[in-house]
Amino acid sequence: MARGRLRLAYIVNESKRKASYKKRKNGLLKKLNELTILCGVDAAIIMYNSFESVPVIWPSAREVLQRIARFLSLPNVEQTRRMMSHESFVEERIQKLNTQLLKVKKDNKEREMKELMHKIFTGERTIDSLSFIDLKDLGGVLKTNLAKINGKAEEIMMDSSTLASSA
Amino acid sequence: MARGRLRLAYIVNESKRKASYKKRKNGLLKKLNELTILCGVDAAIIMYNSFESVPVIWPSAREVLQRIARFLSLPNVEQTRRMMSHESFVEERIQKLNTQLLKVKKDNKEREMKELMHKIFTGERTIDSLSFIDLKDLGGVLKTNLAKINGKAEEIMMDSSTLASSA
DNA sequence: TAAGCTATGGTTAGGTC
DNA sequence: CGACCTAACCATAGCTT
Repeated sequence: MARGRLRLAYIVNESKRKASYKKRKNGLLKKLNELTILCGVDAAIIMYNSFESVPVIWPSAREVLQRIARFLSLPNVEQTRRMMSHESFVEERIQKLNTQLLKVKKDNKEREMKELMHKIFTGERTIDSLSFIDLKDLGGVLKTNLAKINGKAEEIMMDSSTLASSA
Repeated sequence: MARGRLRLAYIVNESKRKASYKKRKNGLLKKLNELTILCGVDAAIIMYNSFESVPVIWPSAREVLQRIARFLSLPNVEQTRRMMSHESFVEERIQKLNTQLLKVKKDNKEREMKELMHKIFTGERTIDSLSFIDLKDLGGVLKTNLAKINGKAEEIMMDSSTLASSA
């Protein structure tokens, strides 16, 4: 994350991977600790890795086992129903990223259209030179802005009538 | 954590606690996902909370159970020996914070002493006005600086002798 | 190898709608 | 609520020592 964006892929260089692991393990346990304290959450984590012969178990094996037992005591169907699988987690992330992407694209389009409008006002471009798609998008932007302006106007009208009636 | 430092204590306000939980749960799972990919770590997490009827299980119940089974197959003594308990985690954190605290205190003392030295040079204070403790600390700072100066001097000597021999 | 620094990017509390 | 924003805080990759 620092100095250049994170590239989410296996770190091949062993010493770098180990260094990253140590830092991130600490960070993760810190965050987990914060979460349990701040939000009253019961949590348990196990981490196996090739660097430490000791698997990291948190908060303690006894408590972890208790939580597992609690889960295992549920009927099998419930176990399946009740869990957030890795797959659904990944799907959720993808969904979230797609939403972000859409938003960025929409923002870009809007910026583009504003620029176009500006050029038309300054005479740098004429409406005749626009493609059908651009015209449609531009129409959308104008419509949105008009709605905003109308909304604002109504607000002002309301304000002045309130003032008038209270006076 | 934003807008005001994190106060590590149970969030009493329910809606705030829930909001914090949702954000932090996402952040934690994202970090755990990153860790497993970046460092090739096998990890599993379970989180029970009062907001969701569904406990969060990651990456998937089957894999979590496999990892648990792997742990349970160890002899009892090994289970205890091999885990990083909550207590040792907390101790480690306290140790780390203490180290940081010591460093900050040391930095502060050093800054204070430098200021004192400056005042003595400018005549704003005299050596006679110092307490025994301050004199001792000031002596320490002077000694450290002297060592640095000597080190630097030696370096320069080495450099010039190298130059001389190579010329 | 490990410990410490710091520029950067990521996370999130509190706010708005 | 829940989705979104943004100021502040935090985590950490690449470095140096």
